[in-house]
Amino acid sequence: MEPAARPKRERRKEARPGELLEAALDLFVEKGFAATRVEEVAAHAGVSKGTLFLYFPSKEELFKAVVRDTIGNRLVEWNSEFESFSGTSAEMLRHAMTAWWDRVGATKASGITKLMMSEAGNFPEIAQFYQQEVMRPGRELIRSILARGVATGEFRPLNLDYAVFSVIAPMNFLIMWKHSIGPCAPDVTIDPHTYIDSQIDVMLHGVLAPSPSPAARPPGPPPKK
Amino acid sequence: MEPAARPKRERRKEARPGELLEAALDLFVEKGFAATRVEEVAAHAGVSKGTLFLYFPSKEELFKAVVRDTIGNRLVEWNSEFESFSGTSAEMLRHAMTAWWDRVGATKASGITKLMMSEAGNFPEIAQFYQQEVMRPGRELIRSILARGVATGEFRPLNLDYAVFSVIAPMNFLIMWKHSIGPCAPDVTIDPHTYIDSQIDVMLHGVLAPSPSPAARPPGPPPKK
Amino acid sequence: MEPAARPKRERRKEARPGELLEAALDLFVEKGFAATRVEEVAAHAGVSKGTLFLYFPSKEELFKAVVRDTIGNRLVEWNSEFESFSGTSAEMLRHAMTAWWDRVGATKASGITKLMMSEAGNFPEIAQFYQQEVMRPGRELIRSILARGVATGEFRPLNLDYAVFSVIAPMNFLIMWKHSIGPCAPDVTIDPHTYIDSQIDVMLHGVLAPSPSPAARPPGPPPKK
Amino acid sequence: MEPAARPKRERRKEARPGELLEAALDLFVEKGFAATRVEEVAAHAGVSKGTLFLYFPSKEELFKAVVRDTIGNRLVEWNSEFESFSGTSAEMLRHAMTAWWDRVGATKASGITKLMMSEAGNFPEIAQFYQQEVMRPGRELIRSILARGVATGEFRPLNLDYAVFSVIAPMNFLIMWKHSIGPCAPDVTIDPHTYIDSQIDVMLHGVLAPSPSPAARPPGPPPKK
DNA sequence: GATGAATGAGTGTTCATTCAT
DNA sequence: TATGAATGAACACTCATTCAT
Repeated sequence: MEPAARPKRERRKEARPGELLEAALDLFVEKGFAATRVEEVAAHAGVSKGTLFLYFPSKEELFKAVVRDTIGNRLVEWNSEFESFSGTSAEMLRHAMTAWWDRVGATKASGITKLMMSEAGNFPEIAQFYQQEVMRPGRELIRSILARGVATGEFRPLNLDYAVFSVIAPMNFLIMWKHSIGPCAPDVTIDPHTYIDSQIDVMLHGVLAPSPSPAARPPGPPPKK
Repeated sequence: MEPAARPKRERRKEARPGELLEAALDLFVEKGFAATRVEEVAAHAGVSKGTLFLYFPSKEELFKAVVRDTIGNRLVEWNSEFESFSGTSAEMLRHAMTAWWDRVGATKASGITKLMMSEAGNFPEIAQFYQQEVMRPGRELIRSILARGVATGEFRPLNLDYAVFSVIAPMNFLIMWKHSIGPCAPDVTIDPHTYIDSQIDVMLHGVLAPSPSPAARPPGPPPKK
Repeated sequence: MEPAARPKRERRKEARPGELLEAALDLFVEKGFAATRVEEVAAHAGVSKGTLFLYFPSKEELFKAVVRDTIGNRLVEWNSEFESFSGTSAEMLRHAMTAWWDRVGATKASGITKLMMSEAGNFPEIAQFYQQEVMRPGRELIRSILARGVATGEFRPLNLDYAVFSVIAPMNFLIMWKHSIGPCAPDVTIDPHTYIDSQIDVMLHGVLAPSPSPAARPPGPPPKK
Repeated sequence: MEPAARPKRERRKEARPGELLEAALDLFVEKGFAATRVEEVAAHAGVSKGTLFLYFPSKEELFKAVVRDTIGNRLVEWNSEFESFSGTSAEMLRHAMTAWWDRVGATKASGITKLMMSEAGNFPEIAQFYQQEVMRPGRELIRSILARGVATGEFRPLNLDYAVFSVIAPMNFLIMWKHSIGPCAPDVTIDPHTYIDSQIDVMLHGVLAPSPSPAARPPGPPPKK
């Protein structure tokens, strides 16, 4: 519960901003920007309120720093990893989703997504930054995988502008589940990897049964015309 | 200055709570619970701050009332509509998604979803209420449609516990897009019906091209050209 | 000591700003802008801290309002009073000084002068406003009286640009005495009217004894040359 | 960035307190006690915040030290200078005023006067100290000059308790002008020596024109033209 | 009922002061 | 001795809530 007790008046200049950012991320994600008190952030980082303002000039700048810091250093060599990928596009898709989950979704960094969903209206400029730095690269990576599959004939022709969301939406939902409603739904448990497997399975093969004969028809009146 | 100024918005007495709830929904969705001031809610409803407290004992109760009121009256005859549905399960799925969008997603009521995503941590009991009143029925409706399809052989066997999210996640994302990040992404436009069509299409048929030979393409570099 | 007790939650919208301005003037004069707490101002006006911010958006605006309000309504018909003055210019001078003392110097309004002396550096724009609204008119009134005296031959020729300060400086000092050091000098008491009489007397007649014979010389070696 | 950066201001150790006092005087005069931050004082003196507290136990003590230090060493041989003065009392007066201006008024030390005017209410004991150490000796010097003039018949009989202020008030005003409102009055320029000359001139000779007839001009409208 | 002036607990931010280095 | 990171009491300002009208 209590953050690890530390000796008073410890000098840890280098470590402080990181600790504060981490604490702020946790609390902003959990309670939202407005409902988080800076004193609480400071306490979680093991420092006093005044110390926070030594490193961040205001609560709002702290928020921006949290976003920038969390997403800033993760999206560098993301695309390059896939340029040299050898394997089917289906495998690329599965790899992209599972790897993203393991590296981002399962970590605290995923809280940023929840944060942006919650606070975009209050921080439009940060939301736009998030768009450009996170969503756009993600969308383009997915799109390039899908385009590769279509080009090789592995995938059927797709409206890529929209098909990308067949990958993005499930991952987004998984994160929102984790950070928002999931903890409040004791009757439903989502295992992330099972979830991802299921989503990929459906995305790849669809839910329709392979129709050897045109006879497969549901009960009830046949479709008109 | 102006003689005999009339109050800006003349209201029927009966309508007050409803207008307050509507205004509160708008503002809570846009700015979050904590960042919304009750005075603003009152102003949007055309009444004074004091009047709001005549109808709702506190800001928190107002929030709860917003959630309860908005979701309360929509889920009554939802399931019954599908019990008498005649048509393929694929059609049911499409109908469920488009109808839900038109009746809920495209309306202000969809803001509740965004609200719950943002505020679940601060209102766990309301989040649980939302779970039970909105998400569980929705999940069960989807599940029943999928189960019907599987039972008739129209759909292949599925892990229904997870397959439901292939429907829920895209709709959830569409709402979050609409209420959060969408307005901050001027370079991307999502047309809801095209989006839904694309999601259904992928969900039904998958992205894999129909394979002329039943052998799955082997791993390895895709064919050149 | 305590401000007159008033019933709680009294509604006195019209009276509040004036009461607050009066309290603020007192405290700003006594302690300076920075050392005065807004809560103290509110308490002296018999209201709570929040009420102050109902009428003034910030402490700084309260300060400006104090200055504007205190000097705004006093300098209107000042000059006109002297245009129709019949009497010697010496009498005008005496009247100007004593009247100003009775109407301004002896009242709380004189605190504004002390305030501006103390805070001019922190509120340059207000200081300039004070210059233009208070000091310049005062200087011009004095100058016009002196000019009249010179024109009629009652006064000898003077460098009016500087002679005005023979009137202004003593009055300024009297105010500073009253508001600053006077209360801390228990061994010196200045009676304002005696003080003004003395200042006028010296200013009119000088301190030199009328020299009937050129013999009046002080002891000691006579001046060289 | 810059290799081997030297501290900006290399200081002799001995000089520290003096530099702090000097910096403090400047800033206290400019902004007032409360609005001056100790860190700023330290920075102006080229040392760190902590160092200031090595020499002065608190901001308040720093203030007192500034006052004591600035006025402490100036009033020693002031009176003695005049005891051996040979010349008219008018010359003594002129000399006292101009010398005081050149030695004190025109220097930073004059800021103390402005400081005391502003802060007397917050530091009554210091104000009393200032009274006793600065104002009283000054008053007594002036008084002794005037008394000498009266005794020799050079000056006419005067109420010395008040006549002293005919010297003090103009000098006080000149200082307040210099440190407060003067910089905010771009349309008025006061040349100190011209100002002092004018004040002395008026003080000695008065403003009344020498009357050809010994009869005082009667009250009533001044002669036309 | 309806209003909006008044309240005061709560929060972001500052800054004199301390103290480990 | 000198530093400047850390502290926390203090203060400006906000806003949900109350209540006299």
